[in-house]
Amino acid sequence: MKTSDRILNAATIAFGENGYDGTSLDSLAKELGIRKQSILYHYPTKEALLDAAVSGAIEVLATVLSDAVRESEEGWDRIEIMVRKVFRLAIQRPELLGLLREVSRLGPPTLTKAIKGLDPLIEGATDWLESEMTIGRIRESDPYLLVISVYSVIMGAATEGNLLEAIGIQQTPRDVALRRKELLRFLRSALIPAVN
Amino acid sequence: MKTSDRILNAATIAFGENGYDGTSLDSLAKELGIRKQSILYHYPTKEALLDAAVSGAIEVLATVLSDAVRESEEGWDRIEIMVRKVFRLAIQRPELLGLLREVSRLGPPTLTKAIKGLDPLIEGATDWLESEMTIGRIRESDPYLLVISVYSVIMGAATEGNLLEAIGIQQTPRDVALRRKELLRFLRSALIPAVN
DNA sequence: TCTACTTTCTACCACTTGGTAGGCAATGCT
DNA sequence: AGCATTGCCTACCAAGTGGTAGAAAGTAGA
Repeated sequence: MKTSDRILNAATIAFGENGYDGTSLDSLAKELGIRKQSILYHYPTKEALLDAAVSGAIEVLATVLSDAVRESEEGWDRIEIMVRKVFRLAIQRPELLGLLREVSRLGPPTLTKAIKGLDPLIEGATDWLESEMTIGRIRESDPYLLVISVYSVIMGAATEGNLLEAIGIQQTPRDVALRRKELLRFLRSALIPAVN
Repeated sequence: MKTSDRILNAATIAFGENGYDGTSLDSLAKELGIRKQSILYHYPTKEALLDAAVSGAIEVLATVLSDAVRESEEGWDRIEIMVRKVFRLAIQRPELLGLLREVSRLGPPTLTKAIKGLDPLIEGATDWLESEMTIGRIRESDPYLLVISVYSVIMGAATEGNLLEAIGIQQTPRDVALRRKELLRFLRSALIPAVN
């Protein structure tokens, strides 16, 4: 793999798990078996490296979500597939969602740029929810706020691995599947209108 | 106010907003108009200061929640009062929830200690949910996982202030109230069995 | 007033931080 | 071959890190 890509991967993991301030270029370099100056050759500053990592994470997330949209039917089915795919992402590459959470804590200017990449996703989701609501397949409510709520639940469920572990909740694939199922039930009863 | 308390307050805010690694004892001291060595007199290490801040935050949260339990009726009413109180806390002292989130990212050993303080709350909530489920006031599901889900939603809604601001969602009291209302509706339809 | 204690300070230290300057080998183009 | 470019390196630096040692200043009781 190209050195610049190896750096980007390691940085994404490190930033996502230890935070931006908790990650030093030296430790990153040591992990990669290179010198810090080689990192600074490919990415002129630490912040540039962060920006690149964030862009990459958003791109992956966007791909996963648009895949979900393409492969899914309308209505609840689509939400279910999305949740499954995001969970799979959270298991296979937890650092990506961790990084996005870190960015939201860091605030501007990184967050501002990140939002620019995320905005189309949010807008798409909002529009879709709105249309589903008018059809009546999804319970009426403010779609904007709904997106945020659903985002919080998924993000929380997907990134609170440390917390769950500390509480004593197992993290085997089977347990994760159970949590996902529970989350889906939770979302489903919140979103689907009662059948009268 | 006693100096040690002033330090603790400032530290809680700083750790919650900028993270543990993003906060230096020097900057903290400067903010307080004292020298770093005065901080280290009251709290022998930076980690000791973090522990104290976390204990404090958990204590406040525990008080708020147990107040909610005392003031509330059973059933949905209790959940609603809890959410309202946690939201008020999130508005008045956002650093507290921010700090708890930071702790869950830092992992052991701080997280382990934090959980010890949080555990009774979780257990109490789980037991209560279980009994409500058997009565039929709350939809049947795994109470443990449900607590985690609800925790994620509230935590997300309460701490994603930066994110919402960046997206362009207003943060006036009225808007926050709207979000809270939406969240309650979300929770309500997820938790309350359909009236047949 | 003397003494003991608490609190805050100055001075310092070893170490780490992100970043600069410039060398040196490999690569590919003319 | 000559030459520019790419990629990684050593050497270095100013600023900042958490923490130690110990002096100075206040405070309270005898």
